[in-house]
Amino acid sequence: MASETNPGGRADAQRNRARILDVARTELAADPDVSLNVIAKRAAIGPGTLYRHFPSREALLLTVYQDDVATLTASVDQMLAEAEPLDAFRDWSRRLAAQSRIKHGLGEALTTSAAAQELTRANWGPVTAAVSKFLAAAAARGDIRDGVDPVDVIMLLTALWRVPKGEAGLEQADRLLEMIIAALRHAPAR
Amino acid sequence: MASETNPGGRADAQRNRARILDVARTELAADPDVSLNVIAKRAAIGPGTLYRHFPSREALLLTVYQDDVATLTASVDQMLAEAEPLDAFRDWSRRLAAQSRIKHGLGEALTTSAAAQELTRANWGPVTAAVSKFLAAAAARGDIRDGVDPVDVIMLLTALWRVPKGEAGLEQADRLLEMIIAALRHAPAR
DNA sequence: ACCTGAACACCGTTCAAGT
DNA sequence: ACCTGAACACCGTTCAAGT
Repeated sequence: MASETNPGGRADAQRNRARILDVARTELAADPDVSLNVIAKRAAIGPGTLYRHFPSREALLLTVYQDDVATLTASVDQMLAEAEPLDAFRDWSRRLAAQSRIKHGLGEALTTSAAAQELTRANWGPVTAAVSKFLAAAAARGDIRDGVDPVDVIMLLTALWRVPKGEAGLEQADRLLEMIIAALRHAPAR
Repeated sequence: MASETNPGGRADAQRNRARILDVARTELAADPDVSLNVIAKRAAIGPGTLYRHFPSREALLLTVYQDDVATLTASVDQMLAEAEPLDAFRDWSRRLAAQSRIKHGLGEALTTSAAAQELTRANWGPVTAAVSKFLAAAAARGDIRDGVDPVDVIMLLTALWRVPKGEAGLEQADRLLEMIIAALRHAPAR
């Protein structure tokens, strides 16, 4: 009953895991394509150790990303308390996009990975829950229609961080967001 | 004034280029992640030759894909002649999605690549033109609003081929398509 | 002018050997 | 129980040498 997070871990293992995540975070920010071997080297551990903790690149990416996702999803209630549902949703979506745009490789990992689909699901869980809250709040006020699938919304939102970099890209992202909201407002005709 | 496509090419160079594309097409269909070296080997040429013709993986992917894109974009007018604009658009979008879902790696190349952004533009050109035709035809009948940016629509359409495989994925893709069309119908409120 | 293919630095991944 | 780090097969890419 000594440490913090997971009960199973022992001694230096926990320290290593923490260091890997720490190094990976900064290293991935600098270059989304850093090799795992380089991360291991910078973390001053053997490659085998990295693989013991994270069996695949995606596993590592998702774990690194999870903290950021957690921070973002934790802010939902407060955002809903401080602004109208749709405005809060706009704000939140832009932040999600900004985050995913940077970690870039992550956006791919989340949708692409066939094998990591389960891991992905675990990671999408909180995001789905967050989107659900916005949708419910907006629907309760009659701002949007009922019965929108939050996963559908997330799928559409992924377009926001595939936009080209720069000013024009951000403008396009805003247009896309408004189009998505329009789709939330109006039920499909067919 | 002997051969067909590009005037610059000479002798075996053209044959090699054709063979690379041929092999790449089938090989990529079998495994989207085949290495360039393997493609070169299967095509019975040295890796250097492949690099001479296609300086990057993306360049090769885009060229391979271009034929399929061309076939699809060429069908637009006929489709518009045979069905109502929005139905034609639905049909066409599903085909585009099906194609991109298979070549998978391509969808990424089209959006992700920082360096190949220009190549990408050249490849998106026909697609953008195709979407423009559908939008114009639908707007002319009052089925959708005016002034929709076709590139925006393409961005949203990319969600269609990031859907999970299988029956459920196809259903979601259809839902997404209808949501996108709803966004074409109704102008954003804000 | 184009092609070949050996070679380079590096990748992900494994696994015996250590502690 | 966990870590190390050499080793393997392979990757993308280059470039001297050939024709």
